[in-house]
Amino acid sequence: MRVTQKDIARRLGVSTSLVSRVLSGTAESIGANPGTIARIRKEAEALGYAPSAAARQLRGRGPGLIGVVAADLEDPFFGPLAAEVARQAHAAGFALTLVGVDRRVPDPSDIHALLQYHLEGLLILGGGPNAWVAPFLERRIRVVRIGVGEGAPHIAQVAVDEIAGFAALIDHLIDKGHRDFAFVGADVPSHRRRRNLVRALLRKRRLALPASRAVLPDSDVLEAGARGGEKLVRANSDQWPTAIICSSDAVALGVLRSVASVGWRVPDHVSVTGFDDLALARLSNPPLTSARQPIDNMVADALRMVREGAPTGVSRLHAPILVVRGSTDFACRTT
Amino acid sequence: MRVTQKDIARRLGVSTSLVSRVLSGTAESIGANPGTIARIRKEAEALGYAPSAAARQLRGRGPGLIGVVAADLEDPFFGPLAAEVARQAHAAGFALTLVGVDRRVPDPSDIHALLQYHLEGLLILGGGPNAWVAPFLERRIRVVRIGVGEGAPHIAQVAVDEIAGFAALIDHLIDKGHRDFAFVGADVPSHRRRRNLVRALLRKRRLALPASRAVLPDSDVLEAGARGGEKLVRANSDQWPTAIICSSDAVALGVLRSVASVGWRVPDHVSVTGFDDLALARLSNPPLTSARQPIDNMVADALRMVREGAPTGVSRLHAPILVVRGSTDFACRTT
DNA sequence: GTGAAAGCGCTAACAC
DNA sequence: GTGTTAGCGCTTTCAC
Repeated sequence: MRVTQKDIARRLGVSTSLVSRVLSGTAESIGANPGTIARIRKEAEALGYAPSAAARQLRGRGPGLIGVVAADLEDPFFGPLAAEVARQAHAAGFALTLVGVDRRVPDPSDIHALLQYHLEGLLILGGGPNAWVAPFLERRIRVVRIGVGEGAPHIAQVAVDEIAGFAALIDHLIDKGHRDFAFVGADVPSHRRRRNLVRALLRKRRLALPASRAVLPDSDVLEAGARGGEKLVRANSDQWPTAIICSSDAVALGVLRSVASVGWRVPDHVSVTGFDDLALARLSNPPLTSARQPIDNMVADALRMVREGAPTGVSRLHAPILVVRGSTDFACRTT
Repeated sequence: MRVTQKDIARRLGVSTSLVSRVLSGTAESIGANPGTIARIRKEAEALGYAPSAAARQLRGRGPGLIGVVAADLEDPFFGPLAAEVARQAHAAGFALTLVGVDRRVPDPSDIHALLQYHLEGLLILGGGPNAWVAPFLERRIRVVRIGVGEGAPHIAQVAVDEIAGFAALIDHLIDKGHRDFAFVGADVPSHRRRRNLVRALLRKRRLALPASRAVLPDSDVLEAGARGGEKLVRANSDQWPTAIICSSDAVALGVLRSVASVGWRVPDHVSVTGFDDLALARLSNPPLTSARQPIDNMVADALRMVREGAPTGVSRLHAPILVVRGSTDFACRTT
């Protein structure tokens, strides 16, 4: 059996209320007998007492609970992100309840499961539609998303500034002399949006991204990259692009592979860029030029929003950091 | 405010016990009025009722809660593992409480946080020492570890059969004609153990793994690989190994990189093998030969052990699957 | 300084 | 068939 305050009270011949006050720290301010306080503390320790989160919750003073909905834990980006969330949430005294929903919208049973908990907040890792959060908003649970998502009027968002990131990557490539660009992404909303964004940024620089050079071959990030290279080759047998912008590092890793398998060399024949700057980006062959998401700041921001409330419907954007590595280390002659 | 059974009862002029019975499904078997049951159901639905997990917990019928302690969520192996745990746990009606402990032993505050919950079981992802689980065992909470760990007399373990896996990899390499082996791992207990295991397996085949050819350059899996190549080169300027066995895919990815950076080509100059078969292994340059951990079966096994109890102190071993890819696709002439 | 008692939301005897 | 009641572990008035 669990050790309860009652056990301690009985063994010491005091009341449970006194035990409660001591164990929750309100005893000394009330002016309880220091000796008694010490005895209770000691007994609690000896018995291995741990308060019941459920009882506290019920009474209204529970440990803060944050629900975490991870859209795609298989994506290598989310491991480190989840790690950072766990680290910071724990440091801030929050407990985490995890719901993994693999590349799908949470279903009623996921939602129902989460609603049973007295959540302080809901943290959504990753993009995707967000109509399903309505029940949480109705209950005035704060919902914060880390990651960019299309139109989310009622939730707070923390995201990387994608425009700045892709602009930096594009300008870096243009500096290197590139004019013929291609894009590879996964067939998911967020990557689709990134494609449009890259296209717009290129257009602003008077460069085109024709449809034949923007491919989204698969809904799996790794698979998409793996198939992206050949797909580009097939669609561009006449003139090859000299730079491939990928929607994420995970995609880019696959592109490096598939580009190699069709005989192109990186960066000599074609430059490749990622986005996110995973730990792995440093270790690919060749190492990947990317835009680093400042994960720690983003998570800190998100947790603060959960704690303190936050303006909904706007994104707090964090500037990414351009990291130049071998995959773009080639000066393309300007045509 | 939260909607409670009391609210429903009041609005319908019935008692809370009836509401409770209906909502927990025990009403019809008792023979309650079908009309009343329907009315209660409808009202609950309309009000958006969700039971309070805390209250249920307290009463003893709460949703099963499993604590998850993830040793190193940054390691690319644990993302997919955590995803699978989330998926299966949810399907089995368990909720998950996540504690991420980055490459360290859970400290008293982690433990205390977990003890507050009425855990049904504790799932440890990854290796490392396990003395800290004592408080959970005392409370008769079932502890199951997924991953191999040294001497864990009181907990149940589900692990991949490392001996079979490395034996398969070694035999594959020997088939290819290799006789000069090296090993790269991270400076952590589990990789140290794998090194010893590989050495023993080689010895059994009358081959040696000298100290100069077994390096553990860093405690970070990715970093270890990244530094492994040059370290091997420096220590083996006289005669190079023809095959590098890595303790995990994450290490191997780094080794591929570092081996390339010192001018060796894979697999022409040297073959490289991983372990785990991450999704990424398929996408490295060249694709990695590895031993796949049957994650889904392992997780299923672990959850069953949490549910039903399990023999402690023994490991349930799952046979890995040898996956041969380009990183060993080279017939080494037999010297 | 300390204790008795009520109540958080829910379930399960036990009445009627 | 349905209601009353007690109690899970805890906090918090209120009383002494």
